Amino acid sequence: MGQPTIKDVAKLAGVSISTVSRVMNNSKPVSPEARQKVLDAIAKLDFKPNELARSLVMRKSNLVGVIVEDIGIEYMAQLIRGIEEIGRVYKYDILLQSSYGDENALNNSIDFLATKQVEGFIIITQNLSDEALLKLRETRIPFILLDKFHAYKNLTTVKVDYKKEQYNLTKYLFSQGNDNVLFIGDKADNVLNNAKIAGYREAIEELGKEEFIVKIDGITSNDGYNIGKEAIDVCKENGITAVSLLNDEVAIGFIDYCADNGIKVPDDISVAGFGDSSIASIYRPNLTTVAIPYYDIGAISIRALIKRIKKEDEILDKDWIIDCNIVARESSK
Amino acid sequence: MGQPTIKDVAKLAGVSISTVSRVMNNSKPVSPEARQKVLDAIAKLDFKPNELARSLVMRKSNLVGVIVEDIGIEYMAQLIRGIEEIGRVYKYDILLQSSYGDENALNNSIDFLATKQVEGFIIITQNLSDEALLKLRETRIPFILLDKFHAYKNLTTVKVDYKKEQYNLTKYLFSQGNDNVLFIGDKADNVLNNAKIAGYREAIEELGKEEFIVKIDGITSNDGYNIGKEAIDVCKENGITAVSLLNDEVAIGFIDYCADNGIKVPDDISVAGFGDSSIASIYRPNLTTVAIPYYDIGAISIRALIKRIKKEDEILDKDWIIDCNIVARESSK
DNA sequence: ATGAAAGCGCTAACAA
DNA sequence: TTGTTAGCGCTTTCAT
Repeated sequence: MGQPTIKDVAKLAGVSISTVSRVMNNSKPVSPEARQKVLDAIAKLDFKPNELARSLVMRKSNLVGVIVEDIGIEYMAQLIRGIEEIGRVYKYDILLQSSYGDENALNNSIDFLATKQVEGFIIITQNLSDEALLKLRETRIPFILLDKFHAYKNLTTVKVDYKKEQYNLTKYLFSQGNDNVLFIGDKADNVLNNAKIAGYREAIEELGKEEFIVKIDGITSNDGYNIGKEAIDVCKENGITAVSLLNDEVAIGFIDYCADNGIKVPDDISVAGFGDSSIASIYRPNLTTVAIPYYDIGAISIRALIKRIKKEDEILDKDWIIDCNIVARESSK
Repeated sequence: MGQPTIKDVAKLAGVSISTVSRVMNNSKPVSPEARQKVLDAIAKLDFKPNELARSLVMRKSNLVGVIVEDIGIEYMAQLIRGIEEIGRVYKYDILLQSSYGDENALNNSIDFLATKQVEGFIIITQNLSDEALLKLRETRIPFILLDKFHAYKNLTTVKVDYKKEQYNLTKYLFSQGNDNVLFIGDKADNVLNNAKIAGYREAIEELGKEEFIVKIDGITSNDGYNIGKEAIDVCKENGITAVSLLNDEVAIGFIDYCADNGIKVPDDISVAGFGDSSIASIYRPNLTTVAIPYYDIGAISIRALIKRIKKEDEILDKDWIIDCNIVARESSK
């Protein structure tokens, strides 16, 4: 004998299994005496309903599949926190899979999770191929895409308006008294980067300032260090006193370059990152940056997904745009 | 009509559902013709077996429950990576829950996951109460505990021998030419901290050196900064040239204090952390530390758990001790 | 080699 | 208010 089943409870309580089921689910009236007998039997046997069986008959697994590119990436972990915590409120549990950027692994995960009868997917990835998107659609299981670069049409999602955030950040830097602001963006032609450049440009144009953009070929702190010379040269030639970089890691590399070359941050030059990764508040100088509320994005995503599962998804007929906050710290003034 | 079922396949292929099942599982011989018809039907319908139904009848969910204190904590995310990736090799999927250190949430998670018929648990937490342990045992579901501080008897696990690692690190610092090494430990009386102190002491005694220990009341970088004065005073008075701190964050705070007070790391003093968190390799100076192979711990844990599930667990009659590596970087010489 | 039938643990008509 | 019964989608005897 393994775990006690509803039959064992029924036998011990001297009622039928339907009555036990009714007590458990409060689905139909049960006489107080019968209810008490059932409750006693449940307690005595320490009975726990088998959710697998329940899911099977109710055609409802209360499971959502979360496929994450790499849980080791800080912001993805933050997203999962929000998903998990809010999902639980709605009695949904998370089935977690990682794809490590491998298209094949992603496809397998989708299939696998579909066989587990997940009611929805949340896909957390830097980028998603059209093929994968197609595959996802074929399952006919609702999904939410949380990637950084996607620009698909007809696909509602929860996201950050990077253009607006970069616009705000740029204006903030000017408002601090900087006469010129350099933006260091990505050489890659992706939606994320283009949005930030557009936001920077909008602020520049609005203020009637001159545009200075340097493009970098990578997004690590090393890349930030390596762009240092070129960026500093541009700054010196043009009286630039503030540099806004595409992310925190690159910004930190850039600050390192400055430190190695006698340039004081923020005294000689103000520096801003983007993202508010954990290192931004530990590094010295602490980094001025834009805090992306990943937890909230995760939370809203799972709520939206569940609404969609329940077919109440008028609410997600448009994208959710999440506002970020500028976090002013030591690296800028 | 929702998803196609085995019945639909059987009908289309003109065979019984038993035959379809046999083809899918290769459980019994099937004639080549029948097999082909079934395969064709499966392909045509894009049929995917319902794992819920399968789990129910086979009494095997292929699910392990992972309860993590907080997925936002870097090392926990690393553990999950290992668990997830290796679990998948064995066809196990992860049902993820977070407890956020709340005993009640933990209990609920255990119950909840049990109803989902998980075959095993992996509990990742800083510390686990005796009550929770009892609760876990009552489920009669195999589990592995991955906490930092536990010292339960009769509980095999996968862990780091902190005493040995601190011993090795201390000896390493001496081998680099340091005459005296200060250890900065935790005021708290916990297994983890006591083990590190014991390791430090063993090295000290073995080398016939003098013991210097400063205790700190917290484990953040701020705490490391705040202990700076006291630690530096001890160093100056006793000709200490190397400081080994309980973790990377504290070490970085301490280095900050040094930087603010004209003490050069590593020229004036060598500093070592513990853990090899991501910041250790980004911070300047890069931090010498002990790399704990969390991914491997996760990987070995899930393997051990699966063996135990399959009752092949002679292999885990004792603890698994995972070796760490000293990562020598710029902060020490 | 194949199909009919029982049953995994549960819910939900349907009767009574 | 209650019990009986028929499934949910699948695996696995047991016959044939």
